[in-house]
Amino acid sequence: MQQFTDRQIEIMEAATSRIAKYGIQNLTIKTLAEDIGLSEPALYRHFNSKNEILQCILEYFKMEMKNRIQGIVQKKGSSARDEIRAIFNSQLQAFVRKPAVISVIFAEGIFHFDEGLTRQVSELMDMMQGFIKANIARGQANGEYSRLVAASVLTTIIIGGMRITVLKWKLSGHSSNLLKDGMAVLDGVLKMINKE
Amino acid sequence: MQQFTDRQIEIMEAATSRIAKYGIQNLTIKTLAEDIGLSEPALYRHFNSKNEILQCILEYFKMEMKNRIQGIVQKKGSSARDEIRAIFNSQLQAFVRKPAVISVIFAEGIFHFDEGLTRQVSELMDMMQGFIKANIARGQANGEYSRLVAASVLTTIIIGGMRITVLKWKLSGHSSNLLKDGMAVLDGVLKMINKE
DNA sequence: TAGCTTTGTTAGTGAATACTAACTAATCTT
DNA sequence: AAGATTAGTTAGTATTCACTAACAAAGCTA
Repeated sequence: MQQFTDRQIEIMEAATSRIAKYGIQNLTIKTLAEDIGLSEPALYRHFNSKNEILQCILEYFKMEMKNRIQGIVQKKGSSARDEIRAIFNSQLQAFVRKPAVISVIFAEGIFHFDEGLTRQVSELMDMMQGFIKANIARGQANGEYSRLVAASVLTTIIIGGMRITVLKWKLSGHSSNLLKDGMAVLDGVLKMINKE
Repeated sequence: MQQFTDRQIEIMEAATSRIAKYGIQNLTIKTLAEDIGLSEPALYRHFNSKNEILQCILEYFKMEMKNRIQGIVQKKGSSARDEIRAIFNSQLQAFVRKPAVISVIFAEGIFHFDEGLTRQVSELMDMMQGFIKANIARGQANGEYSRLVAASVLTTIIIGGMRITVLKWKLSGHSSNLLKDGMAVLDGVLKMINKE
Protein backbone atom coordinates (compact mmCIF):
# COMPACT_ATOMS: atom_id res chain seq x y z
CA MET A 1 0.00 0.00 0.00
CA GLN A 2 3.07 2.20 -0.42
CA GLN A 3 1.98 5.01 -2.71
CA PHE A 4 5.43 6.47 -3.22
CA THR A 5 8.84 4.84 -3.56
CA ASP A 6 11.66 5.67 -1.16
CA ARG A 7 13.44 7.66 -3.84
CA GLN A 8 10.29 9.66 -4.62
CA ILE A 9 9.90 10.54 -0.97
CA GLU A 10 13.56 11.52 -0.78
CA ILE A 11 13.07 13.84 -3.78
CA MET A 12 9.88 15.34 -2.36
CA GLU A 13 11.51 16.03 0.98
CA ALA A 14 14.55 17.62 -0.60
CA ALA A 15 12.28 19.80 -2.75
CA THR A 16 10.18 20.88 0.20
CA SER A 17 13.26 21.71 2.18
CA ARG A 18 14.74 23.79 -0.62
CA ILE A 19 11.51 25.73 -1.13
CA ALA A 20 11.40 26.49 2.56
CA LYS A 21 14.97 27.74 2.58
CA TYR A 22 15.19 29.68 -0.66
CA GLY A 23 11.67 30.11 -1.98
CA ILE A 24 9.89 28.31 -4.77
CA GLN A 25 11.68 30.34 -7.42
CA ASN A 26 14.90 28.68 -6.35
CA LEU A 27 13.58 25.17 -6.76
CA THR A 28 15.08 23.96 -10.01
CA ILE A 29 15.76 20.48 -11.21
CA LYS A 30 19.44 21.29 -11.08
CA THR A 31 19.55 22.47 -7.45
CA LEU A 32 17.27 19.63 -6.47
CA ALA A 33 19.46 17.04 -8.14
CA GLU A 34 22.51 18.50 -6.44
CA ASP A 35 20.82 18.37 -3.04
CA ILE A 36 20.19 14.68 -3.46
CA GLY A 37 23.47 13.92 -5.15
CA LEU A 38 22.00 12.68 -8.42
CA SER A 39 22.16 13.94 -11.96
CA GLU A 40 19.27 15.96 -13.36
CA PRO A 41 17.89 13.32 -15.70
CA ALA A 42 17.80 10.84 -12.84
CA LEU A 43 14.93 12.81 -11.33
CA TYR A 44 12.91 12.20 -14.46
CA ARG A 45 13.05 8.49 -13.75
CA HIS A 46 10.89 9.16 -10.71
CA PHE A 47 8.67 12.03 -11.79
CA ASN A 48 7.45 13.07 -15.21
CA SER A 49 7.90 16.78 -14.60
CA LYS A 50 8.79 19.37 -12.04
CA ASN A 51 5.13 20.20 -11.57
CA GLU A 52 4.38 16.58 -10.77
CA ILE A 53 6.89 16.76 -7.93
CA LEU A 54 5.06 19.71 -6.38
CA GLN A 55 1.71 18.02 -6.84
CA CYS A 56 2.95 14.86 -5.15
CA ILE A 57 4.34 16.85 -2.23
CA LEU A 58 0.86 18.15 -1.56
CA GLU A 59 -0.69 14.73 -2.10
CA TYR A 60 1.80 13.19 0.33
CA PHE A 61 1.16 15.77 3.03
CA LYS A 62 -2.60 15.53 2.55
CA MET A 63 -2.47 11.79 3.11
CA GLU A 64 -0.39 12.11 6.25
CA MET A 65 -2.58 14.86 7.65
CA LYS A 66 -5.79 13.03 6.94
CA ASN A 67 -4.64 9.89 8.73
CA ARG A 68 -3.31 11.81 11.67
CA ILE A 69 -6.38 13.95 12.25
CA GLN A 70 -8.82 11.16 11.55
CA GLY A 71 -7.08 9.18 14.27
CA ILE A 72 -7.92 11.98 16.70
CA VAL A 73 -11.48 12.52 15.57
CA GLN A 74 -12.38 8.86 15.66
CA LYS A 75 -11.68 8.59 19.37
CA LYS A 76 -15.12 8.68 20.92
CA GLY A 77 -15.98 10.10 24.28
CA SER A 78 -13.91 13.25 24.28
CA SER A 79 -15.51 16.67 24.53
CA ALA A 80 -15.57 18.92 21.45
CA ARG A 81 -13.21 21.28 23.25
CA ASP A 82 -10.67 18.53 23.95
CA GLU A 83 -10.96 17.28 20.42
CA ILE A 84 -10.26 20.59 18.70
CA ARG A 85 -7.37 21.24 21.04
CA ALA A 86 -5.96 17.82 20.18
CA ILE A 87 -6.38 18.52 16.45
CA PHE A 88 -4.49 21.79 16.60
CA ASN A 89 -1.89 20.45 18.94
CA SER A 90 -1.20 17.66 16.50
CA GLN A 91 -1.19 19.96 13.49
CA LEU A 92 1.08 22.57 15.03
CA GLN A 93 3.50 19.87 16.10
CA ALA A 94 3.48 18.52 12.58
CA PHE A 95 4.51 21.96 11.34
CA VAL A 96 7.26 22.23 13.94
CA ARG A 97 8.54 18.81 12.92
CA LYS A 98 8.49 19.67 9.22
CA PRO A 99 8.51 23.45 8.85
CA ALA A 100 9.31 23.15 5.18
CA VAL A 101 5.86 21.96 4.13
CA ILE A 102 4.37 25.25 5.22
CA SER A 103 5.93 27.05 2.31
CA VAL A 104 4.30 24.66 -0.09
CA ILE A 105 0.91 24.45 1.54
CA PHE A 106 0.48 28.16 2.08
CA ALA A 107 1.39 29.04 -1.43
CA GLU A 108 -1.93 29.31 -3.24
CA GLY A 109 -0.77 32.58 -4.64
CA ILE A 110 2.06 30.85 -6.38
CA PHE A 111 0.02 28.04 -7.81
CA HIS A 112 -2.80 30.29 -8.91
CA PHE A 113 -2.04 29.64 -12.54
CA ASP A 114 -1.73 25.88 -12.31
CA GLU A 115 -4.87 23.78 -12.40
CA GLY A 116 -3.60 20.64 -10.67
CA LEU A 117 -1.69 22.41 -7.93
CA THR A 118 -4.56 24.74 -7.10
CA ARG A 119 -6.85 21.74 -6.76
CA GLN A 120 -4.50 19.99 -4.34
CA VAL A 121 -4.21 23.08 -2.14
CA SER A 122 -7.96 23.65 -2.19
CA GLU A 123 -8.56 20.05 -1.17
CA LEU A 124 -6.14 20.39 1.72
CA MET A 125 -7.85 23.52 2.95
CA ASP A 126 -11.29 21.98 2.53
CA MET A 127 -10.25 18.95 4.51
CA MET A 128 -9.03 20.94 7.49
CA GLN A 129 -12.10 23.13 7.25
CA GLY A 130 -14.32 20.04 7.29
CA PHE A 131 -12.75 18.69 10.49
CA ILE A 132 -13.06 22.03 12.26
CA LYS A 133 -16.58 22.77 11.12
CA ALA A 134 -17.75 19.34 12.25
CA ASN A 135 -16.21 19.96 15.64
CA ILE A 136 -17.85 23.36 16.01
CA ALA A 137 -21.22 22.01 14.92
CA ARG A 138 -20.99 19.18 17.46
CA GLY A 139 -19.97 21.58 20.22
CA GLN A 140 -22.82 23.93 19.39
CA ALA A 141 -25.26 21.02 19.25
CA ASN A 142 -24.28 19.54 22.59
CA GLY A 143 -24.16 22.92 24.30
CA GLU A 144 -20.39 23.17 24.79
CA TYR A 145 -20.06 26.13 22.45
CA SER A 146 -22.22 29.23 22.22
CA ARG A 147 -24.46 29.51 19.18
CA LEU A 148 -24.14 33.28 19.04
CA VAL A 149 -21.93 33.09 15.98
CA ALA A 150 -22.54 30.76 13.01
CA ALA A 151 -20.31 27.67 12.74
CA SER A 152 -19.03 28.74 9.32
CA VAL A 153 -17.84 32.11 10.62
CA LEU A 154 -16.21 30.48 13.64
CA THR A 155 -14.43 28.03 11.39
CA THR A 156 -13.08 30.87 9.27
CA ILE A 157 -11.90 32.73 12.34
CA ILE A 158 -10.15 29.75 13.87
CA ILE A 159 -8.44 28.60 10.71
CA GLY A 160 -7.59 32.16 9.72
CA GLY A 161 -6.07 32.92 13.11
CA MET A 162 -4.09 29.72 12.98
CA ARG A 163 -2.85 30.34 9.48
CA ILE A 164 -1.56 33.79 10.25
CA THR A 165 0.15 32.49 13.38
CA VAL A 166 1.93 29.87 11.34
CA LEU A 167 2.86 32.49 8.74
CA LYS A 168 4.31 34.78 11.38
CA TRP A 169 6.31 31.89 12.75
CA LYS A 170 7.69 31.27 9.30
CA LEU A 171 8.50 34.94 8.71
CA SER A 172 10.23 35.08 12.09
CA GLY A 173 12.56 32.37 10.87
CA HIS A 174 10.91 29.89 13.25
CA SER A 175 12.12 31.86 16.24
CA SER A 176 8.72 32.44 17.81
CA ASN A 177 7.01 29.63 19.72
CA LEU A 178 4.47 28.25 17.27
CA LEU A 179 2.88 25.75 19.60
CA LYS A 180 2.35 28.32 22.34
CA ASP A 181 1.13 31.11 20.05
CA GLY A 182 -1.13 28.79 18.08
CA MET A 183 -2.77 27.34 21.15
CA ALA A 184 -3.20 30.86 22.57
CA VAL A 185 -5.23 31.80 19.51
CA LEU A 186 -7.37 28.68 19.74
CA ASP A 187 -7.90 29.08 23.48
CA GLY A 188 -8.85 32.73 22.88
CA VAL A 189 -11.62 31.70 20.55
CA LEU A 190 -12.70 28.86 22.82
CA LYS A 191 -12.91 31.28 25.73
CA MET A 192 -15.18 33.54 23.74
CA ILE A 193 -17.55 30.76 22.71
CA ASN A 194 -17.39 29.07 26.09
CA LYS A 195 -20.77 28.08 27.49
CA GLU A 196 -19.40 26.76 30.78
CA MET B 1 5.18 65.65 -3.86
CA GLN B 2 4.51 63.10 -6.59
CA GLN B 3 6.56 60.06 -5.61
CA PHE B 4 6.07 58.20 -8.86
CA THR B 5 5.81 59.38 -12.45
CA ASP B 6 2.75 58.62 -14.57
CA ARG B 7 4.70 56.07 -16.56
CA GLN B 8 5.91 54.34 -13.40
CA ILE B 9 2.38 54.06 -12.13
CA GLU B 10 1.26 52.71 -15.48
CA ILE B 11 3.97 50.05 -15.31
CA MET B 12 3.15 49.14 -11.70
CA GLU B 13 -0.52 48.75 -12.47
CA ALA B 14 0.12 46.63 -15.52
CA ALA B 15 2.46 44.44 -13.47
CA THR B 16 -0.05 44.04 -10.66
CA SER B 17 -2.76 43.16 -13.11
CA ARG B 18 -0.64 40.53 -14.82
CA ILE B 19 0.36 38.93 -11.53
CA ALA B 20 -3.27 38.72 -10.53
CA LYS B 21 -4.26 37.08 -13.79
CA TYR B 22 -1.41 34.68 -14.40
CA GLY B 23 0.64 34.49 -11.22
CA ILE B 24 3.95 36.03 -10.37
CA GLN B 25 5.86 33.44 -12.36
CA ASN B 26 4.28 34.87 -15.50
CA LEU B 27 5.41 38.40 -14.80
CA THR B 28 8.38 38.94 -17.09
CA ILE B 29 9.78 42.12 -18.50
CA LYS B 30 8.71 40.90 -21.92
CA THR B 31 5.04 40.28 -21.11
CA LEU B 32 4.94 43.48 -19.10
CA ALA B 33 6.35 45.53 -21.95
CA GLU B 34 3.83 43.97 -24.32
CA ASP B 35 0.95 44.82 -22.00
CA ILE B 36 1.93 48.46 -22.00
CA GLY B 37 2.90 48.59 -25.66
CA LEU B 38 6.53 49.46 -25.10
CA SER B 39 9.78 47.67 -25.80
CA GLU B 40 11.55 45.83 -23.02
CA PRO B 41 14.46 48.24 -22.58
CA ALA B 42 12.01 51.11 -22.26
CA LEU B 43 10.96 49.73 -18.89
CA TYR B 44 14.51 50.10 -17.67
CA ARG B 45 14.24 53.85 -18.21
CA HIS B 46 11.72 53.89 -15.38
CA PHE B 47 12.94 51.18 -13.03
CA ASN B 48 16.40 49.81 -12.42
CA SER B 49 15.29 46.21 -12.19
CA LYS B 50 12.33 43.91 -12.12
CA ASN B 51 12.61 43.59 -8.38
CA GLU B 52 12.40 47.34 -8.01
CA ILE B 53 9.07 47.28 -9.80
CA LEU B 54 7.67 44.81 -7.30
CA GLN B 55 9.05 46.76 -4.38
CA CYS B 56 7.50 49.99 -5.66
CA ILE B 57 4.15 48.28 -6.10
CA LEU B 58 4.16 47.47 -2.41
CA GLU B 59 5.42 50.92 -1.50
CA TYR B 60 2.66 52.51 -3.59
CA PHE B 61 -0.08 50.44 -2.02
CA LYS B 62 1.28 50.99 1.46
CA MET B 63 1.12 54.74 0.95
CA GLU B 64 -2.45 54.63 -0.31
CA MET B 65 -3.58 52.36 2.50
CA LYS B 66 -1.91 54.40 5.19
CA ASN B 67 -3.57 57.63 4.04
CA ARG B 68 -6.96 56.02 3.67
CA ILE B 69 -7.02 54.31 7.05
CA GLN B 70 -5.44 57.22 8.87
CA GLY B 71 -8.25 59.38 7.51
CA ILE B 72 -10.71 57.06 9.24
CA VAL B 73 -8.84 56.74 12.52
CA GLN B 74 -8.29 60.48 12.90
CA LYS B 75 -12.00 61.18 12.99
CA LYS B 76 -12.71 61.71 16.67
CA GLY B 77 -15.90 60.90 18.45
CA SER B 78 -16.78 57.56 16.86
CA SER B 79 -17.00 54.41 18.97
CA ALA B 80 -14.30 51.76 18.66
CA ARG B 81 -16.85 49.45 17.12
CA ASP B 82 -17.82 51.94 14.42
CA GLU B 83 -14.20 52.69 13.75
CA ILE B 84 -13.08 49.11 13.17
CA ARG B 85 -16.09 48.49 10.96
CA ALA B 86 -15.20 51.58 8.94
CA ILE B 87 -11.60 50.41 8.62
CA PHE B 88 -12.55 47.01 7.29
CA ASN B 89 -15.29 48.38 5.10
CA SER B 90 -12.77 50.70 3.51
CA GLN B 91 -10.12 48.01 3.14
CA LEU B 92 -12.46 45.43 1.66
CA GLN B 93 -13.76 47.97 -0.82
CA ALA B 94 -10.18 48.82 -1.76
CA PHE B 95 -9.64 45.14 -2.56
CA VAL B 96 -12.83 44.96 -4.61
CA ARG B 97 -11.75 48.04 -6.54
CA LYS B 98 -8.29 46.67 -7.20
CA PRO B 99 -8.35 42.89 -6.77
CA ALA B 100 -4.96 42.59 -8.40
CA VAL B 101 -3.02 43.98 -5.46
CA ILE B 102 -4.09 41.05 -3.31
CA SER B 103 -1.83 38.70 -5.23
CA VAL B 104 1.13 40.92 -4.49
CA ILE B 105 0.36 41.74 -0.89
CA PHE B 106 -0.48 38.23 0.19
CA ALA B 107 2.60 36.74 -1.32
CA GLU B 108 5.09 36.59 1.53
CA GLY B 109 5.78 33.06 0.52
CA ILE B 110 7.01 34.22 -2.83
CA PHE B 111 9.22 36.97 -1.53
CA HIS B 112 10.67 34.90 1.25
CA PHE B 113 14.06 34.89 -0.36
CA ASP B 114 14.23 38.58 -1.17
CA GLU B 115 15.28 40.97 1.57
CA GLY B 116 13.69 44.18 0.28
CA LEU B 117 10.41 42.62 -0.73
CA THR B 118 9.99 40.76 2.53
CA ARG B 119 10.53 44.00 4.40
CA GLN B 120 7.85 45.81 2.42
CA VAL B 121 5.31 43.07 3.04
CA SER B 122 6.17 42.88 6.72
CA GLU B 123 5.74 46.64 7.05
CA LEU B 124 2.35 46.47 5.40
CA MET B 125 1.20 43.74 7.74
CA ASP B 126 2.59 45.55 10.76
CA MET B 127 0.78 48.73 9.78
CA MET B 128 -2.61 47.06 9.53
CA GLN B 129 -1.90 45.21 12.74
CA GLY B 130 -1.05 48.48 14.46
CA PHE B 131 -4.34 50.09 13.48
CA ILE B 132 -6.37 47.10 14.64
CA LYS B 133 -4.52 46.59 17.88
CA ALA B 134 -4.96 50.26 18.78
CA ASN B 135 -8.65 49.96 18.12
CA ILE B 136 -9.02 46.86 20.28
CA ALA B 137 -7.01 48.42 23.10
CA ARG B 138 -9.19 51.53 23.02
CA GLY B 139 -12.37 49.44 22.99
CA GLN B 140 -11.16 47.34 25.90
CA ALA B 141 -10.10 50.45 27.81
CA ASN B 142 -13.39 52.28 27.40
CA GLY B 143 -15.45 49.20 28.14
CA GLU B 144 -16.87 48.60 24.66
CA TYR B 145 -15.03 45.29 24.24
CA SER B 146 -14.63 42.46 26.69
CA ARG B 147 -11.21 42.02 28.24
CA LEU B 148 -11.56 38.26 28.41
CA VAL B 149 -9.10 37.73 25.57
CA ALA B 150 -5.84 39.67 25.15
CA ALA B 151 -5.77 42.42 22.53
CA SER B 152 -2.89 40.76 20.67
CA VAL B 153 -4.80 37.49 20.30
CA LEU B 154 -7.93 39.34 19.17
CA THR B 155 -5.89 41.23 16.60
CA THR B 156 -4.49 37.99 15.24
CA ILE B 157 -7.95 36.47 15.05
CA ILE B 158 -9.50 39.42 13.26
CA ILE B 159 -6.74 39.92 10.75
CA GLY B 160 -6.39 36.19 10.20
CA GLY B 161 -10.10 35.75 9.59
CA MET B 162 -10.09 38.67 7.22
CA ARG B 163 -7.08 37.42 5.34
CA ILE B 164 -8.52 34.00 4.74
CA THR B 165 -11.80 35.51 3.59
CA VAL B 166 -9.95 37.63 1.07
CA LEU B 167 -7.95 34.60 -0.04
CA LYS B 168 -11.10 32.54 -0.55
CA TRP B 169 -12.57 35.36 -2.58
CA LYS B 170 -9.51 35.35 -4.77
CA LEU B 171 -9.54 31.55 -5.16
CA SER B 172 -13.24 31.72 -6.07
CA GLY B 173 -12.30 33.95 -8.97
CA HIS B 174 -13.92 36.90 -7.19
CA SER B 175 -17.33 35.28 -7.45
CA SER B 176 -18.11 35.31 -3.73
CA ASN B 177 -19.22 38.52 -2.04
CA LEU B 178 -16.10 39.79 -0.31
CA LEU B 179 -17.67 42.76 1.39
CA LYS B 180 -20.49 40.68 2.85
CA ASP B 181 -18.32 37.74 3.91
CA GLY B 182 -15.61 39.96 5.35
CA MET B 183 -18.02 42.02 7.40
CA ALA B 184 -19.69 38.82 8.63
CA VAL B 185 -16.36 37.66 10.05
CA LEU B 186 -15.71 41.00 11.72
CA ASP B 187 -19.23 41.18 13.11
CA GLY B 188 -18.86 37.64 14.41
CA VAL B 189 -15.83 38.60 16.42
CA LEU B 190 -17.43 41.85 17.57
CA LYS B 191 -20.46 39.91 18.73
CA MET B 192 -18.24 37.66 20.82
CA ILE B 193 -16.37 40.51 22.48
CA ASN B 194 -19.48 42.66 22.85
CA LYS B 195 -19.91 44.21 26.27
CA GLU B 196 -23.35 45.66 25.64
C1' DT C 1 19.68 77.30 -33.44
C1' DA C 2 23.09 74.36 -30.90
C1' DG C 3 23.32 71.21 -27.54
C1' DC C 4 21.51 68.53 -23.72
C1' DT C 5 18.11 65.60 -21.55
C1' DT C 6 14.45 62.44 -21.81
C1' DT C 7 12.37 58.51 -23.58
C1' DG C 8 12.11 55.54 -26.77
C1' DT C 9 14.04 51.98 -30.40
C1' DT C 10 16.61 47.51 -32.55
C1' DA C 11 19.62 43.96 -31.81
C1' DG C 12 21.88 41.15 -28.92
C1' DT C 13 24.29 38.67 -24.66
C1' DG C 14 25.26 35.31 -21.28
C1' DA C 15 23.15 32.62 -18.02
C1' DA C 16 19.62 29.59 -16.52
C1' DT C 17 15.83 26.34 -17.17
C1' DA C 18 12.94 22.19 -18.06
C1' DC C 19 13.56 18.46 -20.40
C1' DT C 20 15.59 14.67 -23.93
C1' DA C 21 18.63 11.28 -26.48
C1' DA C 22 21.64 7.77 -26.12
C1' DC C 23 24.10 4.88 -23.51
C1' DT C 24 25.50 1.79 -19.26
C1' DA C 25 25.83 -0.70 -15.04
C1' DA C 26 23.40 -3.20 -11.73
C1' DT C 27 19.75 -6.04 -10.30
C1' DC C 28 15.73 -8.98 -10.80
C1' DT C 29 13.29 -12.83 -13.10
C1' DT C 30 13.09 -17.17 -15.15
C1' DA D 1 23.30 -17.75 -16.93
C1' DA D 2 20.32 -15.11 -20.36
C1' DG D 3 17.31 -11.56 -20.94
C1' DA D 4 14.64 -7.83 -19.26
C1' DT D 5 13.92 -4.10 -16.27
C1' DT D 6 15.43 -0.43 -13.34
C1' DA D 7 18.02 3.48 -12.25
C1' DG D 8 21.62 5.85 -13.20
C1' DT D 9 25.10 8.51 -16.41
C1' DT D 10 27.10 12.26 -19.99
C1' DA D 11 26.12 15.48 -23.24
C1' DG D 12 23.22 17.99 -25.18
C1' DT D 13 18.74 21.13 -26.97
C1' DA D 14 15.53 24.83 -27.49
C1' DT D 15 13.70 28.34 -24.94
C1' DT D 16 13.36 31.93 -21.83
C1' DC D 17 15.06 35.32 -18.84
C1' DA D 18 16.82 39.86 -16.99
C1' DC D 19 19.43 43.07 -18.64
C1' DT D 20 22.77 46.01 -21.95
C1' DA D 21 24.95 48.54 -25.92
C1' DA D 22 24.28 51.64 -29.31
C1' DC D 23 21.58 54.58 -31.54
C1' DA D 24 17.49 58.05 -32.65
C1' DA D 25 13.96 61.37 -32.23
C1' DA D 26 11.62 64.82 -29.69
C1' DG D 27 11.48 68.72 -26.79
C1' DC D 28 13.46 71.85 -23.53
C1' DT D 29 17.12 75.28 -22.45
C1' DA D 30 20.72 78.61 -23.42
